[in-house]
Amino acid sequence: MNGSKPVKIKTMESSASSTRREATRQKLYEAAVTLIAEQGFSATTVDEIAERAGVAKGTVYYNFASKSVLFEELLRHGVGLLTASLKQAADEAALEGGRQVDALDAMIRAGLVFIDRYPAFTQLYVAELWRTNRAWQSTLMVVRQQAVAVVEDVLRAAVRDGELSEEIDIPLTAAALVGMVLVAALDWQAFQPERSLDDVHAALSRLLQGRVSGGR
Amino acid sequence: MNGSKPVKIKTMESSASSTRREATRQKLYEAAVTLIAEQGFSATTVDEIAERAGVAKGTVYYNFASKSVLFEELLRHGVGLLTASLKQAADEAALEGGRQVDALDAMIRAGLVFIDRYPAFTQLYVAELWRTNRAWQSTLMVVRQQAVAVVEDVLRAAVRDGELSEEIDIPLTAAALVGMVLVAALDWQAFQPERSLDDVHAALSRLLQGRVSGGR
DNA sequence: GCTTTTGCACTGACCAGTCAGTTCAAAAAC
DNA sequence: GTTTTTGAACTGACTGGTCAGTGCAAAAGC
Repeated sequence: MNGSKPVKIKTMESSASSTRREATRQKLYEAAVTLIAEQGFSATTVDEIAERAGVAKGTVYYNFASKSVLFEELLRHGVGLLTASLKQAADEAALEGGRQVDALDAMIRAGLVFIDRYPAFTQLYVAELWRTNRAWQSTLMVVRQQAVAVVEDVLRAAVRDGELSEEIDIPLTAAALVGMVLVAALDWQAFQPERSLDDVHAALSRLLQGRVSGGR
Repeated sequence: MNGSKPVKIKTMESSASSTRREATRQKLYEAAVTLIAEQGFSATTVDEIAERAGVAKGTVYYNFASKSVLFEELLRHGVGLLTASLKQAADEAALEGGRQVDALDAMIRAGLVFIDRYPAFTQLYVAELWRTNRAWQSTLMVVRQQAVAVVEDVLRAAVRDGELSEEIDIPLTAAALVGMVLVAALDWQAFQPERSLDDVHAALSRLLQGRVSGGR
């Protein structure tokens, strides 16, 4: 028996439907994300996911049509969290009256915080993003575009405000920035975990502000 | 029942080894790299690899002890090519008397050229690099360190020559730079293939030189 | 006459997905 | 207020298929 009642934690979903089911799905997401990040999608078995979630295999199939559907919904779920967090950071920085480049910097930090909190998800996202020929390719493209678009918006605003040169290539620069943050953060976690988030943020910030080689 | 040991150990390859065998291995590498990039390691079957290489399944096992050994050797092979190419670019730039930051720029371009030539390998490398718990983890760590070290060397030289501030965090900055190039290039291939290599190079160069937000 | 490759049958493990049956809390009936 | 019914949620043994790796005799290079 658990002391805590399953209170209605969740969304205003369609209707006041089952909290229980939602909790099960959440457990499955959490189990799946770490396993898939560690081993990859095909190397992870449904039995493993069920076991780690503390649930019977049948339950997985009661809640999701298939292994890959589970994965796709997991992706949507996770990128939703990421873009929300990036947007919030940008908005806050904007409200505080800063320049757009400060918003950019705030987003870098938000990205790092996100990765620090959900390292497994990030790992899995990067590993699957550029795979061709897979069922969830289209899901991933949509979801990537959402994230990159947030950065593009800020870059565009910065150009509009005259903070950045009009010469910059917005889509390419946005992609490069996102990549820089993702990879730097994963490397930090994997190979230099002793560094602090502030260290990493400072290094990236410096790169962005041109204090690495931009002397000119 | 016992005497028929297929003595396969040969190990002393060095140079004069059989050309035929080498050609077979090369075909297997090429077949494996694209299949694994597309589908991932576990989703790719040995039968598929053999078929695409135009070779019998037995041949795969005559040349490699197992599927994962084939993969590990493939990784070593590929990263060898990459670091050689980066080093060469840095050396050439150094000989041409340029500053260290020019060497950095040359390496970015070399990275892009490499990725353009071997997109499948890059894809596969990024997908596997941060996976924990896998047999080839240690192989990958070694191999990553080789690549990053080339960049670190140039950064260190640049600081020594006073071209870069002593404040920069060399390992973190090197990792971020490598990440920026990798991700920007993969994104370019996957989502904006119409852009030219020069476009991508220019965007990254600008970022590095601080002409994106470093105006201050 | 070695090394290398082929072709193919075989095995044993493993795994996605299924389905008949169980559980239990809340609604309905009494 | 007690008993009965209902159905969503869950269970886990089972199935049909897949795949890494083996064994080996014969052919093809070199």
